[in-house]
Amino acid sequence: MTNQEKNCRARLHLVDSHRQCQHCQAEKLCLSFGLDQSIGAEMRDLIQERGPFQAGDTIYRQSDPFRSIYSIQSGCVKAETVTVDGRASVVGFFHPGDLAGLDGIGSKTYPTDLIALETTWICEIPYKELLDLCGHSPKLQSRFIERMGMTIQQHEQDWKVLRSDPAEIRVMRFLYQLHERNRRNGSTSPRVKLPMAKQDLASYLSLTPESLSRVLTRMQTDGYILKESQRVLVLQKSLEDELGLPVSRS
Amino acid sequence: MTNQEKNCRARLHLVDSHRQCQHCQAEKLCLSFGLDQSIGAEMRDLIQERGPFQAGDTIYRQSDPFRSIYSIQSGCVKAETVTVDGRASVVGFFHPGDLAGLDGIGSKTYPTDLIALETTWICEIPYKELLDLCGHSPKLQSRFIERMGMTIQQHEQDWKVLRSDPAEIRVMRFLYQLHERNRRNGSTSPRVKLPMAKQDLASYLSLTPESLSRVLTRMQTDGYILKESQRVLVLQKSLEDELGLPVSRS
DNA sequence: CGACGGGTTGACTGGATTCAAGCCACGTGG
DNA sequence: CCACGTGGCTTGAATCCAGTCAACCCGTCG
Repeated sequence: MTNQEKNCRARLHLVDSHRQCQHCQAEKLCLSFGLDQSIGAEMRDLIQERGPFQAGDTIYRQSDPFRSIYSIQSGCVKAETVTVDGRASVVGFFHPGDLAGLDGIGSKTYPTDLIALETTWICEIPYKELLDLCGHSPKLQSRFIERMGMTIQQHEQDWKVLRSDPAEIRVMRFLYQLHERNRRNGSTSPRVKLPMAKQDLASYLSLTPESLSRVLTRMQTDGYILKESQRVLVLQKSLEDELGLPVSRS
Repeated sequence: MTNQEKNCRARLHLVDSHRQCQHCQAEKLCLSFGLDQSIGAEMRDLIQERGPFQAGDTIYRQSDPFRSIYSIQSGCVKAETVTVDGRASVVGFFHPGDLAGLDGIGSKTYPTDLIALETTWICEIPYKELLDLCGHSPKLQSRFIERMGMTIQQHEQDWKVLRSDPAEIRVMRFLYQLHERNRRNGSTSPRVKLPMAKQDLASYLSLTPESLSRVLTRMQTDGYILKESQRVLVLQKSLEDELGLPVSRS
């Protein structure tokens, strides 16, 4: 199996961890950013830089034993689970600076697959050792726990939104968040590049690919966006107004 | 305002924290269960037992400053947020042994209201002090972080389910989980008591009250349940088969 | 008593799914 | 080079599930 081989290669590809994070677009979001000298050094020893993963490569699999959490340096990954009836269902996307694998804490195994969507570098952080270090660094401890708390809150938010809002609003909100992330990273372009396939996005938004497609064309005819290419959209209007008030199309 | 007064009374009602948790139905689920002597004692000093809250009493409000997390001793509470357009939306229910308020970690304020659904006793655990203690007890630290990880995983699961499944399956799954919780607590009865109002449950399942009502009557005519009273359902068939495979009504 | 809020029921509507066909870019092999 | 197949995506028509709006029931409380 070509795919399996590729995954194997990806898994075995380890990079010297002392390369000083030169692939990292997310240094300031790193758990170890700005720690005391000694703890910071221990942290850097702990972390395993891994990559590059290519689109489709598996970082870990559902029911693999849980050992590490992963910090995204560059690229983009998706987390998905396989439901009883065999359909895959995307439960999250992770961008540079995000921590993936937190949902494995408290279980013996990961509850999702983690799969790269494009060329991706990540930091593997062994969980047990991280906990040890947290015990010796209140700063690291509180930072880590806060990240988990923010994740919980984020889930709650997303959930609340996803529930009652119509398809178009869900898509708009997703694009808006992606665009906001770009802005925070210094971009000024109205272009939004979708790192994931449309079907992944549809699954994430709990839409069928057909519905997503229809929504995007409708948004184009309504002048909200312009489909520049398969993976790139250009925002034509600020979406904030639409999203601030829920569905009021006054 | 009658309601406000009631809330005030509830807020101010403090109980001596050394009463040895005699209201607690959840000792074994407690963060401090089975800790070393000294840490356990510090933990007990830290915890503020509070109650009784009555149905409708507020434990904390959205945008109150975040200071503590709350462990449910007995009773049941809901967490809800108010959306921009003023509708309330229930994002979770908490039962004895559950930790509420975790979504406030990482923010300055709570993102939800926490409201009692019936007579409820809780333990207030100041967050800063808990972190301190975690720094001195690896056991407590890992236990706390594991609870957060389980919360994240739970959210992911619920979310995945809630998204694509039809109303009837969502309701079945909810009843099943409630019943499972009862079984784990030693109950053998097929009766399931709903601690929350139907509209809260509907909101949580992202249904309208009308749809929930229809689903429940349909489930009764199909022989799955029997509506014994407003708040009590009797399970007639095991729901596992229906939930294992998704919608196959063979 | 009458007002009220929670809950149920009914008829209708609409948005998203389903099923089916078609399009387009891509790679493969003749 | 072109025919062909494939996978991701789009488009169209029919269906269905849940939402909406309205009426009604019922227990509670002033």
